[in-house]
Amino acid sequence: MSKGNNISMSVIRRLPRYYRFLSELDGQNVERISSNKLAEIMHITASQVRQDLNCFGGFGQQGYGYGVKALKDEITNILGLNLNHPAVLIGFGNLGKAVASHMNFNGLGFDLKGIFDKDINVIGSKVGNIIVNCDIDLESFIEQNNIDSAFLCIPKQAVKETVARLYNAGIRTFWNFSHFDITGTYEDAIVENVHLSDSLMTLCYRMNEKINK
Amino acid sequence: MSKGNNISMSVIRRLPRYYRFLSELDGQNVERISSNKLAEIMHITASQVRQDLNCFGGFGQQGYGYGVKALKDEITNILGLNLNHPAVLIGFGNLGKAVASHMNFNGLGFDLKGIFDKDINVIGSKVGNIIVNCDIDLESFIEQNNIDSAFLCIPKQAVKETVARLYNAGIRTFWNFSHFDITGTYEDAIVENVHLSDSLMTLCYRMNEKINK
DNA sequence: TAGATTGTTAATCGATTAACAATC
DNA sequence: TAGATTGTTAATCGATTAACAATC
Repeated sequence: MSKGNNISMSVIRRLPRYYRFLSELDGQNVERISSNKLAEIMHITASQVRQDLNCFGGFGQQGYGYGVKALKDEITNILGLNLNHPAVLIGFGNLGKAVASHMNFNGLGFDLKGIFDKDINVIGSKVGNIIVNCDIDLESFIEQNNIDSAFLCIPKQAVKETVARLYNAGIRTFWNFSHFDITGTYEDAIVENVHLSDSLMTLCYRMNEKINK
Repeated sequence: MSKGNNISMSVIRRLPRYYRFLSELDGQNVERISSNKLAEIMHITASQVRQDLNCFGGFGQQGYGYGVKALKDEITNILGLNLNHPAVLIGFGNLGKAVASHMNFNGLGFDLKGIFDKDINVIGSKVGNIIVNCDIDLESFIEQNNIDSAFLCIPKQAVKETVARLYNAGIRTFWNFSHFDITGTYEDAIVENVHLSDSLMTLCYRMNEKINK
């Protein structure tokens, strides 16, 4: 990470996309790629590719381009995907279950260590080798397992209190599926929101916009 | 929708957030709000609030502010939330199940009419009053029910073929949870992507960035 | 060497913020 | 009327694109 300071959010949010396309290319045993070709398959400009990558270092070589595998590895490091932060997931409803079983957390920078719920009917269920624990044991589990991040899949009404508990237990990183505005309450928390209904409303707007033309 | 042409994506993506906060205020029986106050609770600038709203019309009144309920209704119309586009969901795995049962589609512009899967073990399952159908009947169902949008919760490998079928059946609106790049193949499709792993990778980056300071 | 392609600076474009006259 | 607050124009800021000299 030779440069890597004060990178804008616009750039950061493009990194996973570079990572995906480079993984794809690497899987196809493509060895080198120019900013022009990469830009073409990603439907962006070559300028943007070079600008983005140069935020972190000069990974290319004039006259040659970029080594696919090397560049992919650089981005893996920049994102920190092999650090595997110990995490808990809170809320084992439909959404929590889907997130727990659907995501490949290792390889995405996290390690799901525990799942918690307060519903006695789901406590004891298993996802892989993780057992759903009772909500009450949350704090002790966090301490014992050095948990540093939490994935929130609980209903909106429950979020405020749960976030308070997690924050007091030392957690500052939240992957938040609810509409509770965590950054409004805890300024030093790192929050990534997944607002599914916002996404759907945007889709609705765009559909109507198209019709009205 | 008095003005409403060529609105930038930045503005569009903020609309659901206005909608949420206004719904909240309306639920608390707040009758009027100034751009200043609204900006404060949303953690944005008053200028932005006024600029954004004025893309669509002059909903406020000098010296008074905005009527909460009226403004909320305007945004409902701008987004088209009460049009209820008939939609199908494809893929009833963990993610599809969560999306089908977790989302309140009516009120978000859509009406989930059918769920499809090719796994004989889940065909026949129910979510509310919707039965999971066999994949084979997809085209006839789309025609009979005037389906105009599809929610894709299928594994990456299955997406290309499924999108082709849906596109041929006339569907141009996709809510896409996979990493298949639909706009790469179908230029006239409206696509809203939900890339959960991109979101998680971004969270990972931000965590490491914080640590490295 | 000549051709290709980067890294980087400069130019452009768009989005956000500030300011203020219009007006309720 | 006076105070408040909008709608809108102008200024600023940031992000994207274009251009090109450096260099492999």
